[in-house]
Amino acid sequence: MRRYGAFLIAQMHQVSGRIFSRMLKNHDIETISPAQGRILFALWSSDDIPIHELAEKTSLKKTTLTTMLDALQASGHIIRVPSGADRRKIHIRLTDKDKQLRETYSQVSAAMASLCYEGFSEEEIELFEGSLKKILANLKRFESGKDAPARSRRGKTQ
Amino acid sequence: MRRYGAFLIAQMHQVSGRIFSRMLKNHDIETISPAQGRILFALWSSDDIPIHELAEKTSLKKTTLTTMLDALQASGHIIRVPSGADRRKIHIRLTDKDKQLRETYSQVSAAMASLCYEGFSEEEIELFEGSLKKILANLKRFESGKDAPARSRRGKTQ
DNA sequence: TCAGGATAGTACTAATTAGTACTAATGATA
DNA sequence: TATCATTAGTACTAATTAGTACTATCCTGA
Repeated sequence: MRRYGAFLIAQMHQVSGRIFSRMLKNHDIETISPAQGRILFALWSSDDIPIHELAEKTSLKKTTLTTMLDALQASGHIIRVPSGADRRKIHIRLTDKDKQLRETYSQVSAAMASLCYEGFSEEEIELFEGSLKKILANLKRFESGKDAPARSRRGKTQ
Repeated sequence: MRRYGAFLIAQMHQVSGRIFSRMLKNHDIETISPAQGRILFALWSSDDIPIHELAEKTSLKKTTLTTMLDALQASGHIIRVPSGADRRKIHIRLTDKDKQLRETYSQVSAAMASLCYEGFSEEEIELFEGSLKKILANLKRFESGKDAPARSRRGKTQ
């Protein structure tokens, strides 16, 4: 039985990224790209967190985030705040700047969603997103734990 | 009702890409990356096609393919053949080189699939992949036709 | 208390992807 | 049949992402 999962997902990611990017432009959001949007989106639900935690939430590697956060900081959307307790840690904090952004971004997200789910019943959507979450959990568990059968179990983060 | 679809899909793409890439390495496929693999995968089901058709099948833009095909040609996996009929067209044709590759690649794909779908019933998988295809179709229809309500309808390809 | 390992973050490089702008060839129509 | 839009493909640039290698800090146990 041949499965196409990863192949289809890669395609969806590409196409939806292109569309989303164009939609943002049409809403005069020139400053934010889809990739940056995803990072802000994660911050909107839990602000003021260290980078490695943001990496966990976005499934991006911390090296990726360093670059992206540089850009978001330069455009004034976030600031880096040293965490008093642990001097290695730096907290990422949203600024006032994206208060307006947030509203528009939600609208575009909603438009994206209704485009994706055209012809779906509520139930189908629930099922589908449930499966997505399950798969993502499978993948993350594998990646972090390496799903090692019994050996070592040191849980290397990177 | 808030939907997470695109956010989840982006994450899946990232994580699965990292895992897939590592799996390929573990199977001593150093020459082929996941992205190149997806292109070859598309060719395996329909060889000897022009670039714009390959773009359709992979959901990649033709500019992307130009670059990727350069690499695949350099490593000897494909050749570019002028299409006699229309002198603008160039057909992409597989070489003998990936006869062996194909076997290993299928194994890795299968491993990926069973990892993704761990804990799924056959029925759930069918449903899920069905939904994926439906969403992808929605997105592609929108992107190519621009889903324009009634106006012009010129169907710009790019 | 201090030595070794783990953790937080960054710099640098490379791969993947798309957009803009181009050339060459084809087709449609006036 | 001359013109003009369309189509096929490419060059160049820029954004996103991750890997490797590094520094600084923290924690643990001998």
